[in-house]
Amino acid sequence: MILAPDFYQQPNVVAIARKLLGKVLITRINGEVTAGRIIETEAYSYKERGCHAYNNKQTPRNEIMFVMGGVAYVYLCYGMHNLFNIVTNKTGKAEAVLIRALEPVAGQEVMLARMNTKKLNRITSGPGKLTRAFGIDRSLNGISLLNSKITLEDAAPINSKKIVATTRIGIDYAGTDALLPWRFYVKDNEWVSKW
DNA sequence: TAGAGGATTGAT
DNA sequence: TCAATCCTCTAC
Repeated sequence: MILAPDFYQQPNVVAIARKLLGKVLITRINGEVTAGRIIETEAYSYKERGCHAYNNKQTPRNEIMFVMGGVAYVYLCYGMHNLFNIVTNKTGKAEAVLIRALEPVAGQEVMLARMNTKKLNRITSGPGKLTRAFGIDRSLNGISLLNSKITLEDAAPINSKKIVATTRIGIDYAGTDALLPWRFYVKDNEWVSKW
């Protein structure tokens, strides 16, 4: 069952980031289907410095964060990696959840071809890698997650004992906001990013 | 319009 | 530890 719009439109992006663990992301790009369970997420809000939309700063790049929750925010990072976020909350409340790691469920051979490798090992363990494996790029920025190209399927929640909350990665410039425990991952799962 | 830097990754 | 690589934002 596809996650309903009201799931994304809740006001607490941190709670959504936690609930997204275990859900299944499905992409259908150029007729090729890939699917994966969400293993790792990070929450971002206009209220804190780690966010592109901090202090409600709106730019051409991040304007999609300001629309109604339930769409994709895809942007280029470090000149070479597409990062995939799920926009949450209501119009004007810029919040989003970065998807950092997936566990492949279907379409593994498509992923291997896209990654130009033969080993399934850790090919979706990281925000830049999973977008490549799933065929997500900036042309999908702003697309609805109810659209057939990208959808999210509901699934049983992860046991709360298996969920680890910790600090986000790569946002040292955010000062004390970098210390917020807004990164969530499934404990002991081999697909979590980094080592 | 120039310059700095980034929600990363993989090789050294 | 460091380079790859290019888009975005800020300041001039």
